[in-house]
Amino acid sequence: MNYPTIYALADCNHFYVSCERAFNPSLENKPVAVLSNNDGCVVALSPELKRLGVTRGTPWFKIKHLIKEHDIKIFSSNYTLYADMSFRVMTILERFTPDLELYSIDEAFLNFSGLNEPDFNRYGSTIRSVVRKYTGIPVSVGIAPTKTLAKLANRIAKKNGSGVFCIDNEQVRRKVLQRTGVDHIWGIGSRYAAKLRKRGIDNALQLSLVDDDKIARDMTIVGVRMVNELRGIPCSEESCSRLQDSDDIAWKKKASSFNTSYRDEPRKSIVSSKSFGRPVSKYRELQEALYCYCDTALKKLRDQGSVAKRITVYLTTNPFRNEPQYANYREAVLPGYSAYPPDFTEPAVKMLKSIYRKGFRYKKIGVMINDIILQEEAPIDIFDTAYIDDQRSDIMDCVDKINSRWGKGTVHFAGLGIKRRWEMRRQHLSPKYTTSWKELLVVKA
DNA sequence: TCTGGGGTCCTAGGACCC
DNA sequence: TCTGGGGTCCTAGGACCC
Repeated sequence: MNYPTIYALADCNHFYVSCERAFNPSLENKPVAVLSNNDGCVVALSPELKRLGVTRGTPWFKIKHLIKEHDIKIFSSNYTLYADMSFRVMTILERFTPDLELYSIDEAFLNFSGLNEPDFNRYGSTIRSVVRKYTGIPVSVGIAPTKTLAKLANRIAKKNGSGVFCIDNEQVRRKVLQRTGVDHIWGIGSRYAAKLRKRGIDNALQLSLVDDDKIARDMTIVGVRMVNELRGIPCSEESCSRLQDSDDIAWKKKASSFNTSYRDEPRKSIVSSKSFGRPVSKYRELQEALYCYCDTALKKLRDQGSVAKRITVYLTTNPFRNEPQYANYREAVLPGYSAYPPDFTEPAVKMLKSIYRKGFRYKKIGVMINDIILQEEAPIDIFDTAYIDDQRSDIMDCVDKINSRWGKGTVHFAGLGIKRRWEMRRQHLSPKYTTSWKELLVVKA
């Protein structure tokens, strides 16, 4: 392969469905759907269900009538199971490259640049069969000189049935671009796609021939990077740094004029919110949920070793219902950086009280944590002890340790409540096969 | 007829992803 | 009865400062 950089994108096929199938073989060859939180809409579906004309995002009550007729199997999202299966898949992928970048729960980029491998098609097939053998999950592998092209290659790999596709020369690259409609390019959503089609740009090849200035005007620098990736010029940050040790001047020059950030850095904002399983009107229950979401968000904050200073609270009624609507939010800035729940819940409750209006049926409440920095970067404040130096962080270390040893929620702050009548609906949940002793798969002798 | 210019910080909003 | 949740990045425009 004659490119200075080479990436593979390994993407699990209909991942959530595959996780369910891995423990329940009777689901093979059947139409299967996995639903979003609250069993709201379809987020993952098997090819058999796709063939019935169902698409991702369809509200599930709209396909309910098909269930009996076609024997559709329905599952609520079982994130505990999916996260654990994801971990297993990623651990195996790590064997095939010194440089693995997790991109989402079901896909990862493998950097193959500089790898001494004569046959990438064969290498891709090996990856597929090893992952399948050890986890039961089918993956597709797309290989190309840039991440954006690897995405396109992956799409072809999924379609052509072999599960592997490699863009390894200019002729193939052009052919692929020509056959890819603009709405199937990574980074182009429905808005941009419509705009481009209006201008007579229908496929990726046409787009790759438009000059940078025009692209920049419509799609900002983000679009320019994406189009260059289509041309085979890598524009992601580590691709750029990798190019520095390469000799290819032309690529280096081009790539250095862009830079983007795909990385494993701490989050810059953390959101915790969920729709309620049923409408909630009572202030008391909203407050209980608020405490709970604060708790989740701050746990994430501590897990990444960060502290934060800003919290937003918002609530809203259900816009799909024909009834009085209300939505509002408030934001508070803390006196200092912290990761201690009471520092956040106190202003959060005040804000909730100020935006709460009686008489509405609320659908959703949420918190957002912003202004996040690493603990060690927190400025020293002469009027206030830093979170990291005082008892608050010791308390939280202790709480986090107990909960990770004895299970989530073993110790918690009093506001969380115990009734949880607002909790989400999950009527079709499968067992936590791999993470709970009580729910292990039982094999009959 | 004329109204300084440039830097920085903040926020809202628009686009995208899985 | 019933329409997900959690993220990212970029830009424009206003406020403020010197």
